Amino acid sequence: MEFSNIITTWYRDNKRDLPWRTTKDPYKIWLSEIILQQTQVKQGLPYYEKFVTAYPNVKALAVAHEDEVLKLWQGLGYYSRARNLHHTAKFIHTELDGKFPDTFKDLLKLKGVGEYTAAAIASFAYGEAVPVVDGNVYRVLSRRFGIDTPINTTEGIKQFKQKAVKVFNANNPAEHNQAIMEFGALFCKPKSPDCMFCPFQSDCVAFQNGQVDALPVKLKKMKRRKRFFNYIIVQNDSNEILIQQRLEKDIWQKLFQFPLVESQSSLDQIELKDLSKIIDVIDEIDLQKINVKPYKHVLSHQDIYADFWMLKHNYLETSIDIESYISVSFNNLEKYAVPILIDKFMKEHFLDS
DNA sequence: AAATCGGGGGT
DNA sequence: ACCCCAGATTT
Repeated sequence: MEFSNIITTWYRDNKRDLPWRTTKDPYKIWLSEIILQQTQVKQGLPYYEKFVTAYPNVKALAVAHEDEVLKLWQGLGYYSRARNLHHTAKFIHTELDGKFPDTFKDLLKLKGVGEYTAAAIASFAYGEAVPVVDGNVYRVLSRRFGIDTPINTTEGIKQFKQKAVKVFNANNPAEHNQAIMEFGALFCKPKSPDCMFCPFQSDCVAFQNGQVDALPVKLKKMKRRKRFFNYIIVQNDSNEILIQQRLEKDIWQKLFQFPLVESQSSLDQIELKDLSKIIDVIDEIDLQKINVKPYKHVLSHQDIYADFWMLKHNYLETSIDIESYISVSFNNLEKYAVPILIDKFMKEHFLDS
């Protein structure tokens, strides 16, 4: 109880004013938690506002079209979150008659809701006594109690969960959970935490042993692989271009893109002409690279080098396999959800102002 | 148990 | 260049 008292007292004096903290609507809390998965508050906040405005309740989200949901999500990343969000809204609307699950156990069954999110919704919306364990909690607990078990191992996950239960305050689940996360986010930060003014200073094992910067321990992650994307903007006489939706099991699933040729390295005009099966390129001189330097787009596990090519071609009069493509005008392209890489390219090359 | 899934920001 | 972020799902 001592731990919870200290951190809750700190929280009352230092908490941020965040919109999802002033409601007990499980829908809005759920929405905020999905948005905030692996996402900082600063980045997620405008998306939360957009979604609450567009979809004030679970029914509004349920009856929306997936493409529209993905468009609102554009730029936030981890797009399976948006697809699962929409799927779960439809499920609650149609299968549960619009009634939001109200226990940790039932929340856990929802697609896109894992242990953390179920605990967050259960405690914030319903006051259920379940502790949250997120990145902030790992950091605070590992330092305060000097736990050096790697947080991304089965043993570490089990151990930190036990400690989270031990320091939990079942009399005030919502505020305790908010407090420990807020303390980790604002005070016990990954880099240069405010140890000098920390209410736990005399009790903090990591601080007393000079190990603050070494905790929490996390096992190293994989190297990123390189990929080379060649996007072809196929433009006809009516100033329309071809796009397609990414349906394969890969990054950016269900987002839209220009016809794509992926290669093992950067391509020149001739090589791309030979590799391109999308359209019969009569003369490679009609195929011009638009960008000077390749765009480098960094994901957590891939480095993507992208070139954009312009191909003037009256594809409507040819026999290309057009069935997987959509023909759109430049103006209508902005209605489709695209990777931020493509959005940046469009803004730099095809939009004025 | 390890890999996959984005994008932005800090150091 | 490397790390982290109110993680979940698939392999």
